[in-house]
This record gives sequence, C-alpha cells and structure tokens, in this order.
Amino acid sequence: MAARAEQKLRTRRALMDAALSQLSADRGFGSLSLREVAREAGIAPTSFYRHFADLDELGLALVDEGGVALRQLMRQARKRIARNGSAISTSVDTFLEYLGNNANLFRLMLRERTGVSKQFRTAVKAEIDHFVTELADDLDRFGEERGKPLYNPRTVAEAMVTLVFNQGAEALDGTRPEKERLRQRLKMELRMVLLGSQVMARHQKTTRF
Amino acid sequence: MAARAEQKLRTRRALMDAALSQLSADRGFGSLSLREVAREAGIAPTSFYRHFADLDELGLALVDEGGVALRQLMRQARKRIARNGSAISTSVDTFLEYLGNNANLFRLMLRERTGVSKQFRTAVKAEIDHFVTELADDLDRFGEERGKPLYNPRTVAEAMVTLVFNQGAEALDGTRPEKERLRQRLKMELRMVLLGSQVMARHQKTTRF
DNA sequence: TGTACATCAGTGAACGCGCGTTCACTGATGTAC
DNA sequence: TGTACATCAGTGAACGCGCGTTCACTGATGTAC
Repeated sequence: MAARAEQKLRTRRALMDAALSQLSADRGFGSLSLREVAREAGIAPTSFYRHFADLDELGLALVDEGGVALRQLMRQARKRIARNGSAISTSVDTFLEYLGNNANLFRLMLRERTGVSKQFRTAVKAEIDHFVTELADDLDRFGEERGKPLYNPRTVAEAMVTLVFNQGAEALDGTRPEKERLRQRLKMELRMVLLGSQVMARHQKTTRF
Repeated sequence: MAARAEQKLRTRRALMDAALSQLSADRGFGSLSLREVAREAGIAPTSFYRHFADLDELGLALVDEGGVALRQLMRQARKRIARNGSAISTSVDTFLEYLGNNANLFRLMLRERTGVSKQFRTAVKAEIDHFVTELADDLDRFGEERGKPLYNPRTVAEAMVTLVFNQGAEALDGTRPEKERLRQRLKMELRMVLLGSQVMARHQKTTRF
C-alpha cells in the first residue's frame, strides 16, 4: 500500500486547512506566517518545506480549490433551476448556501482578487473569469429560450458576479437578519440588471429593424 | 508664529503620504510596518509616536481623507451633470478621473472595506454608506424630475456603488486600453441597473393602481 | 518469507533579520516677565 | 528688548520576539533480491 503517500497527502491537507482556518474576517492571507500555519497543522516549521516551496504556493493550491468549488456551485445551481425555475432566486440561494459552507475559501478568492502577489491575483481572476464565461453562456441560452434575449450577456454576467461576490462577502460576517436582508437585496439587484439588459435588447431590435 | 505646530503638521503629512505611497497594487495596509513608514517619511521610528499611537490610527486618518475625497467627488459630479446632462456617463468619467488622482487612497478604501481590524472596516463602511445615501437621494430626485421614477433608489445606489468601486479597482491597475474598455463596460452596467429599476417602478404602478 | 539497502516525511538546533516599543536625552521653539 | 524657564518634536541605543530558512539527523516505510 501507499501508506507513506497517503500520510503525506493528509499532512498537506492539514496545512491547507490550517491556513484556511486562520482566514477569518480580520486576517488576510498576507498576514499569515509559515510558522503559524505549521503550528496549527501540528508539524514542525521545517516540515512545511516537504509540501510547499513557500506560503504563496500553498495559497495558489487554495485558489485552485476555490475554482473547483465555483464549478460545483454552478453545476448545482443549474440542476436546481432546471427543477424549480426561478433562475435568479435559486442561484442566489445556492450561492449563499455554498458561501456558508466554504466561508474562508470564498473569503480568500474575494480578498485576494486584489492584493498580494501578481501571480495570486492572476490565478484568482482566471477562476472568476471562467465562472463569468459559463454564467454568460447560461444567461444567453435562458434568454433565447424564454423569448427575452439579453443585450451583451457577458457584461450582464460580469455585473452579476461582481454584485454576488461583494454582497456575499458582506453576508459572510453579518448576523442572521442582516444576511436575510442582503439576500433579498441581492436578488433585487440582479433582477434590475437582467431587466435592464432585456430592455436594451428590445430597444436595439426595434430601432435597428 | 506657530512654527513648531506647522512643522509638526508637515511631519504628520509626510507620514501619511509615506504610508499611502507604499499601498501599491501588491501591498495592503496590513503589510506595512511602522519602521518602514517612518523611514519613508524621513524620521526616526521612535518619532512616529509623536503623531500616532500606532499604524492603525494613521490608517483611520487616511480613511477620513478618503471620505473627504468621496464628498468632493460627489459635488464635482453634480456640478458637471447640471452643466452637460448625461448623468451616468458624466459620473463614471468623474469617478475614474478622481480614481486616477487619488489611486492609493481609493485602493485603501476598497481593500480595507473587508479585512484588517473591525474598527477599520466600520470606518470605511461608514464613509461608503454616506456616499450611497447621497447617491440614492440624487437618483430619486433625478428620476422624479425626468418622469422616470425608480424602484427602490437605495438599492439602485448600492448596486451602482458596488459596481463602480470594483470595476474601478480593476481599472486602477490596467493598461490604457483596458481602462477604456472598463469605462464603457461600467457605463453599460449602470445603465442596465437604472433601466431595470425604472421598469420595476412602472410595473409596480400599473399593477397596483 | 527474510534480509539488506534506499527513500524521504518529519525533526530540532541554530542563524540573522526586521519588527514594535521603552527610555532618557537634546536642542530648537515658545512663553512669562 | 533681554533673560530665564517650559515645552515638546525628534533622537539613538537597547530590549525581547517571531519570523523564514539552512542543516545534518532519524527512523518508519518501500524496494530488490
């Protein structure tokens, strides 16, 4: 058996979990220390190097996981929308549910989209970009199917992702009723963007043809 | 003359400018060190304490300045809109102009809206909240004046501020053509929100009365 | 299955470094008379 | 205006601390025969 390899993976996981667990409301990734993460993971500081060259490498591994979580989220949302319609409401609920379950992972993606190293920002932006692209495709398809085409679905998707991520970040640290208020507000904001885009598409049609 | 007091103010300014100048794309406020800021300002580390109790206190003073800049920005935008109409386009142009002139101040507000200390976040949120409230009033008034009332102007204002701040942050670090692309995209996004809100207001009216 | 050797995750001591903070000080500016 | 004293922004030495990183090591797991 690959007992040694398995143990190594377990330690690697412990390091990543240790880093994540420190990313609370008050602490950014940049304020973590290698010794602190190793301590939290229960290994000697020097052992850290058996797994990552430095903290940034660990951070990039976390961003990868964030990307995986986003793709899962999208699949889940699609399934649910197919079942009970109401695309915006279902998407927001699904997103906020994921946010609750992966709070610190999303915090990392959100915060480090700006800040820390160039490499870091590029990685986070790539993951979010992929998310935006998939959302734009979905929005476009949905719009056509329902006879309410959108103007510039890519921009609609970008606006929606910006709104969802940022209001989501606020929801993370809020109380129960604050979260509920944010959820409703977020749904309303997305509806405004969607409606506006539909109006612009119609306007463009009537003036052009 | 208050020569001594003036000199003190000049040193205080130098400290704040030194901190701001270190807040580039790669460095958050949390990664600054007291010694580094003092060095950049040209004074001994120990002299720092003649002006601030710690780095956080300096940071809060910067957030105050950010608030002042936002209020100036709003006044400027109002003047320009009164002169040449086109509220969205003028506002975005004015905002991006200010962003260019106060890059690091806005970076601070943007980044530290989440992160660092509770006190810090509260201060930044208060400044942005004030900005949102003023914008909501303006939007409401404009909508009524032009016979195109808005649904929930407060939410419209919140969405707009979220979009403007976040796309603005991206614009900060972009190349010339990227900035231009972001500017156009931002204007389109705001138009979508505004249009959507107008549609919702009309819909509400026709169904209710 | 048993033996001899190789691999390699985890270790503990040690290093030099920049940090925040304290302290007693200096000397120019301000104030009272 | 001149003198004697008070204020206080800025200083330099010193402190203890946690940091990232190196190094030679240990001993359990894996592999070849």
